[in-house]
Amino acid sequence: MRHRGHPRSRSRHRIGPGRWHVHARVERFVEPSLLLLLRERPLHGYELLDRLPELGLEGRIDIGNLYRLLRALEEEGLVSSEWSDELPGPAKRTYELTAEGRQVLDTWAEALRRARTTIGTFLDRYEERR
Amino acid sequence: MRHRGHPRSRSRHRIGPGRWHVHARVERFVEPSLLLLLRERPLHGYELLDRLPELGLEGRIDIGNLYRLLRALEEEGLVSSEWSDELPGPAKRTYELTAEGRQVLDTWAEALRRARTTIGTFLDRYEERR
DNA sequence: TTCTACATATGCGTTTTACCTATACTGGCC
DNA sequence: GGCCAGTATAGGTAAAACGCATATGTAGAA
Repeated sequence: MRHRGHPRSRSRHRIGPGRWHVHARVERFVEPSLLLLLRERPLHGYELLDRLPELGLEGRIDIGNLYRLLRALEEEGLVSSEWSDELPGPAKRTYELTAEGRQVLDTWAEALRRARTTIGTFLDRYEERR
Repeated sequence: MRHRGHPRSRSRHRIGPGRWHVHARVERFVEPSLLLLLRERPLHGYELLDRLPELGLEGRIDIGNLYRLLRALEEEGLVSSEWSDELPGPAKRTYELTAEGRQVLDTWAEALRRARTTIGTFLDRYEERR
């Protein structure tokens, strides 16, 4: 039996008497972030991991899940990849955004604008009578 | 074996060749929404279901999960409830926000402000060079 | 009576994700 | 050469959140 950290909620856990940590995360936010980074230029997995914090994903990305997601995106045709043997260091798989991936990124941007509006509605009502 | 709808992702699914539906939902957004509604006045489950759309949750709330969540919130001490037998119709359980629930609502509001900023960062970078 | 709306509740399967482990190659150091 | 840290990719497992289905009961309308 392997040791694991004590189980806790991913989005809310008690940090003291009457104190809670809440993470208001957008579901699957890593996916549009990857598509956005790849729209700017092709990158490989480790580079993507380095650049994700620029978009607000701070210390929250698991490298294993990142590669899992990249493979899923490729299966769906949103990105394509090939091995880059010529570069120095270990073999890297370089990912590139496809036309379809570009379309999905646009869809994500619309969805994120709606999400921002929803959050705004909530916060307005919250401020209304605090 | 019961019939079930064909399995699909909750947050992204193909709706045609090259067309996708993406839902940029905030994780557990129903929870702060319930706390916010209950800050205004005590309500029972079905009333909460009716009012959730006001906050942007359109047709997305499952009544079963709503009751499950209310019981979880009560277990954690964020809301309290009692049966209202005096009212006409079926017995209703009326929920009320506790002091601790009020604190968690404040924590949620902070987290949602951060989430809005993160989305803003993404959208700014997206608009930058479309 | 049957049908619909109101009201609360549980069971189950899928998806997403955190945490952990495995594999392998590279380049620098001794 | 051998060792080791860093780079790079990959898979296993379990928990949490959620959608869908189902169950139970009241009350009024058709």
